[in-house]
Formats: sequence, structure tokens, C-alpha cells
Amino acid sequence: MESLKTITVLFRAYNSLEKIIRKDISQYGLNVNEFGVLEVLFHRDTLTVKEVIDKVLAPNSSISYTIESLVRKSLIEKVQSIEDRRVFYLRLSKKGKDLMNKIFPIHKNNMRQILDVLAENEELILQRALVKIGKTSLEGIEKNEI
Amino acid sequence: MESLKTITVLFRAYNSLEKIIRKDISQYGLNVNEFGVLEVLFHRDTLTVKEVIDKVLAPNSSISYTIESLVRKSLIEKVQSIEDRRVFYLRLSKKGKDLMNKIFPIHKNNMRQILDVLAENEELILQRALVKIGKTSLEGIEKNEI
DNA sequence: TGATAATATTTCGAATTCGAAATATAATAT
DNA sequence: ATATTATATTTCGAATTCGAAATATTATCA
Repeated sequence: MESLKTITVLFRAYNSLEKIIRKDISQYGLNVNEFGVLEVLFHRDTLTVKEVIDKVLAPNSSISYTIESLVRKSLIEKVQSIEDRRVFYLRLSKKGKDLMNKIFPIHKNNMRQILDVLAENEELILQRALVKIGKTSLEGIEKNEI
Repeated sequence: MESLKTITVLFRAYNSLEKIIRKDISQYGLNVNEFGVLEVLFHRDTLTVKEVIDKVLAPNSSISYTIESLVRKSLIEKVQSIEDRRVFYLRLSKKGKDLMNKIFPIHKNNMRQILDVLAENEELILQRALVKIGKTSLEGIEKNEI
């Protein structure tokens, strides 16, 4: 392959999805990063700040701000680790869980509706390809190569 | 399919690519939107503001700001249409062309290096799938359905 | 032990990006 | 021809996001 069409369509797909999500969740007073953090905690229960940062892939300063904001809104709880006091554990509060139990199914429905233009097999290949790209570029970032 | 894994990996892939691009082009004093606009004009010669907005998929206010900034940097030229004076045409200046002729091949190389983890066939399927997703979600945005 | 390096997280000011409303112009309908 | 609607673009203030440096704590090593 020669062109960057893949990058172009990836960016376009991302941007339109993001636009939908942004609009969808703004009615609950959430922005995209906030929703991302909530979603990660919704599925994984307790995580450290670092783990959340690694999953969401946004800069640590942004996530730090986001977490602050979610704590202020009482949607998550933040507890300092006793063994290693650099570390803070995060988890959804009752309020946060309730919100996500309400929002997430709707969100999931919206997203699945879009994804269902793909055949099951197609979606699987898409997933695998995206994972590969994600991994490869992450390596580039870490090794500072690119 | 049931889960939203596809969305997750799409967002991760996007975020790591964006991080690389951001870093890559910041050495030329450009941000991602600026580069996006330059890239579009690099390939299409003359476009209106609206056409650029539709291609980049960022909010018109953001692109307006970006265009302003590129004009200030003398990287693009902006000319009002005579037939329809609501419309402004955009194109790269000499300086902008020179910059892109220098930057783009490097950028392309970096991106292709990442994409080349995929087999040709895999990349083609990825492209098609992403186009479908992009289109479907765009329809959702326009019809205000989701 | 004390110094140095590594890791986790936050702070800070600047830059970017956003959505909504405003402006400018053109197209359509009455 | 005038009013209304539609389209293209910008303005504006607020919110978000960024990168770099700072802080806090732990691990390593001389």
C-alpha cells in the first residue's frame, strides 16, 4: 500500500463518533474524558490513576484534571494507597455507578447501532487491525522513535 | 457482536496516532488541526472554508480559528469569492507548499511504517470498514437521530 | 546511610477547542 | 420588492487540553 487513506478514514471515523458521543453525554454534564474515565472504572472496578491514564491514553495532566472534576461531582472516589503513597486508587461511587447504569446501555445501543453496519467477520478484522496499529504506534511513542 | 471493543480499540489507535503526529509536527510550530487543514489543501489545491470543515470534521469555529492562524503564518491564502461573497477560497501559499513538500513525505513515511504491520488485504478491509462507520455515524449526526 | 534515579501524580500558564449566537450574504417565497 | 429562510463564515466567552516543570514518594545503588 502507498497512500495514507487509512489514516484519513480512521480520523474521520473517530471524529464523527466522538462528535456523537460528546453530544450524547453532554446532556448529563459530562465531557468525553470524563465519560472515558467513568467507562473504564465501570468495567474494571478499582484502578490506579496511572492505570486509567494508560487505558485512556490522554496526557496525565488532562486525566488528573478530569479525575479532580469527577471527584468534585461525587461520581468517583479516590483513595491513597497505604503500601505506596504515590498511588491513588479510583472507583465509581454509588452515584457514579447509578449514572453509568443509566447512561451506558443507551450509549452502547447507539454505538452498536453504528457498528452493526459491519458484518461480524468484518468487525473482527477491524478490531484486530486497530489493535495492531494501536500497539505499533504505542511502541513508537515509548521508544521515542517516530 | 455484543461488546464495544471496536470503539475502544478505535479510540486507542486514534489517540496514539494523534500523539505521534502532534509530536512530529510540533517541531514545525503546527498543531493537529493546522496540519489537517494544510494536508487537505496539499492534496486538493483550492477548497472553500466549508469544504475544509466537511473534510476535517471539526467544528466550524475551530477551523475558522485554525485558518486565521494559518493565514497569519502566511502558509495559506484566503480569497473571497466574487460570485458568492459568503464563500472564501483557500489554497496553500508558496511558503505553505514548500513546508508541506518538506514535512509531508516524512509524515507519510512515519505513518506508513505503522500501517505496514498490516497485510495489504487487512488494510483494505480496515479502510472499507472505517468508511462505513464514518458514513453511518455522519448520517446519525445529520439526521440528529442519535 | 545518603545520594541518585525512577515512578506516580499534580500544578500551572498557555494554547486549543468548543457550542451558541452573531454577521454577512444569497435564495426563495409572498 | 420585501420578508423569510437558508447557507457560509466569524466572534466570543467558557471549557478543555496540552506540555513542561514541580512535588511526593519509593527504589536502587555506592
